[in-house]
Amino acid sequence: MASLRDRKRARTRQALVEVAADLFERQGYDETTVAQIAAGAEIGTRTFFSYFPGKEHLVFPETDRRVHAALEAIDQRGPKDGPAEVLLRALRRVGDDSDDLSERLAALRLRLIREVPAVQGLSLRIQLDAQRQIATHLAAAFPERLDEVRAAALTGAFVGAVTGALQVLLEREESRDDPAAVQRALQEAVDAALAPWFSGAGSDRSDH
Amino acid sequence: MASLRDRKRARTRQALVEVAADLFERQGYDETTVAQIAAGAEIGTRTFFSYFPGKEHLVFPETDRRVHAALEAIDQRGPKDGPAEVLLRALRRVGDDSDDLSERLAALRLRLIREVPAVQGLSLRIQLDAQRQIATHLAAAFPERLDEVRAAALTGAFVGAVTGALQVLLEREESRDDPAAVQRALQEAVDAALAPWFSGAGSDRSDH
DNA sequence: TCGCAAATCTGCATCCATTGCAGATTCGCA
DNA sequence: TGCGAATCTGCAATGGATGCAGATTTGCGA
Repeated sequence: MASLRDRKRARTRQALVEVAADLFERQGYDETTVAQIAAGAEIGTRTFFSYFPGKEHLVFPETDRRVHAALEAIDQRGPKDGPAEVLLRALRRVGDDSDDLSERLAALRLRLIREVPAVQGLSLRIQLDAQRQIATHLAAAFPERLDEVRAAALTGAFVGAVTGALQVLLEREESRDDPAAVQRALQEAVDAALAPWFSGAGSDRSDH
Repeated sequence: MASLRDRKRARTRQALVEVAADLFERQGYDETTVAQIAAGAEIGTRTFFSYFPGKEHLVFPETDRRVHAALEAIDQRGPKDGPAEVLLRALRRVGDDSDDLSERLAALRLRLIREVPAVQGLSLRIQLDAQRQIATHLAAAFPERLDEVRAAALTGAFVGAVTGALQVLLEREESRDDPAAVQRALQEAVDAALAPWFSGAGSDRSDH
């Protein structure tokens, strides 16, 4: 399957992401031009746009993988799990998934989402799309208990809780140092917000 | 307070929004240039950017008003209301609010949010910002029961439920004709999603 | 191995949004 | 009436994005 052509393309794509990350860190997002990034990966400026639809997309390579992980988590539900339990487990999967580069990009990504409007916008659009996919999958997994709209509402509520809490947590400078603390506080706040669902005591803590 | 200068500025701003709406409807968003819009409102292209930070913003004039309505709703809570009840009432306020132009722009806005990435991105950014403001206000209203993070998680959950349901509802063509039906379905789905909170039967139906 | 067709890559020209700058214009108020 | 501040504008430049047409490269069957 992986022809020379495909491998080369993948390599170039990867190079683009890495070069961009370097430049964004060193010079800042707005100060880095697409031409520079393309040059760094040794391709023409015009060619860049056949790899990514736009500059912002460099910050979110491989979004699909995370969504797939969530969808799979839904499929692997236990016979006693309800939609809420399944959904929660699926969302945990999204938080995990750390690559070599992802790891390095994670911090940069968070900063750019905060500082660059275009990046934040894309981030939210990707999230909304993922949300819809998960909702659809969830509805399919519980045909008797959820229609598409209710599944979307439920998914939106859970994702919204996480996002909302995260937004506040990540704007605190203290949290910049201690990811573990953020993780803890997040878990706590989300648990509290979703408590009415899981009245039967808090569940496991295997997040992120 | 309203000096001639201010009034003139407001009038021009309004004109820009109206002209833009016309052009967006007639020619489409991408096919309409800022220069055209500016010309239509009889100002120089350069001047446009002193009224709006960018083209997309024309689709969301007066966002503040809606948020203020929500914040006020929080302040007017009854002594027996908990955070969830207050939040729900506040969110209803956001759905209301229909101006002369807003009414006309509403349909266009929904379409552009679906079709133009930049507009969708801005829409989500505005929503997230509103969400944070509401969360902060909510936390302040219930100092004993909510810290900022939990308030954000709770707000995110509620807003997320509405947004999620709406996303699915609005992509159905049938709904294009019958707003009342959408309203009903939305209410139902959100009620279902948030049921664990309001276990004591569904409340009133005065939305939108 | 050879050679063609498809997939890619590029440079070029162009459009358009956005911004800094500097010189008018206009308005608010003493 | 007259000055200082707020506005408005044109001009030029930057940079992202796209259509186009002519190379280049790769995959694969003859």
